[in-house]
Amino acid sequence: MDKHLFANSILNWYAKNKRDLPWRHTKDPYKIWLSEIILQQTRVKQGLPYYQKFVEAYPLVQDLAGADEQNVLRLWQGLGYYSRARNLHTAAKFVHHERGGVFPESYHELLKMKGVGDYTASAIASFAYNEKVAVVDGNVFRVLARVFGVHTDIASHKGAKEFGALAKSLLPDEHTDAYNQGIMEFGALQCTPQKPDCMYCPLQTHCVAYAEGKQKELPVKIKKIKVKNRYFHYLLFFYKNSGQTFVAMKQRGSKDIWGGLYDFWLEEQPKLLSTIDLLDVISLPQAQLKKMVIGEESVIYKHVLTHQRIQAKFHNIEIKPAQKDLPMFDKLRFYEVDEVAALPKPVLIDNYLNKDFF
DNA sequence: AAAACGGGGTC
DNA sequence: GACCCAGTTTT
Repeated sequence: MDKHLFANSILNWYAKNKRDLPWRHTKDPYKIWLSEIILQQTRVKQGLPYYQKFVEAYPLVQDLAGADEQNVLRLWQGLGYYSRARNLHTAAKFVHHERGGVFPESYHELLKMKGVGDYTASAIASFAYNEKVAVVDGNVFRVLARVFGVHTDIASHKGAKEFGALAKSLLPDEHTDAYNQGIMEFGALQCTPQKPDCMYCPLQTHCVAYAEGKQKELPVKIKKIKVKNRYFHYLLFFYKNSGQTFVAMKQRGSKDIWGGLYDFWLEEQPKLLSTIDLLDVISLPQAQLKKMVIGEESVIYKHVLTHQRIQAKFHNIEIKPAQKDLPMFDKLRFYEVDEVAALPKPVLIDNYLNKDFF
């Protein structure tokens, strides 16, 4: 299929069908970067409110650079892949402190920002600076695989190289920014993963997948996700003092899920345990435990992630105010209820707090 | 080259 | 339940 015909079809389709999205009304590389990071592995509908919140809270890259990580993560809460938020903050500080607030202005410079990979660098370079680079995201993989009948696994390095080269070869000489936006939008709205709208597709007569009835087979994506079952037992140590309630929480490390977010005392076990069995298995100072009031266990919370199926039980354990300084609480801090609300927390934790605890 | 990393929408 | 989303980083 002719290169110019393909690009013109995309451009014409895009002019007629594009959605009105806020980041399409700006050339500010900072805002475009914000939108791109938010939209990684995230649907527009889910990311849109977060984009609004971030632009409002941090209108300039300097504002984001000067923010506390905790506030950045709190604003990101619920979006998932929290390393994106931490990297976003790191990159903002990089731009502010190492580059004097001057945003990177080319594909290669953009690539130096934490959290900015090949796709995102291309997208910002194209949309903000009109650099002649091709974007290859999940939509582009799909559109190219179908229209040109490419069966290479898109999850492989070979696939990345092949599709990257194909995308580059198709790039028009003019309006590459609109073209890049267009091919992604085309994938998102017309050439959808399931039930693509081939009946009214401008590329129908040129599409290999349509001709061969292989829309469902393409793109080829060989992936083996093995889902891990995990069993979380959360202990919510709390005390009351002069009408206020304080809860013990800790910040999670960056090795596991929910890096940087706050949760409670966590006992992970190979299976779900009753309260009795749990207290038997874990190494809590029995003498201290006897002075505490172990509440009833919660219902089982099921939390499904892409690679994990978590089942969680929560136990409220009321302690005396004086016990908060016990060595066993070294790794935790007691937060007043209003402070807890301001902490970034996994959705699972937030759900529990809102439904069962308060 | 493969694994890890969230949460929500759709069929 | 399976798929997948404007992917990147770590192992």
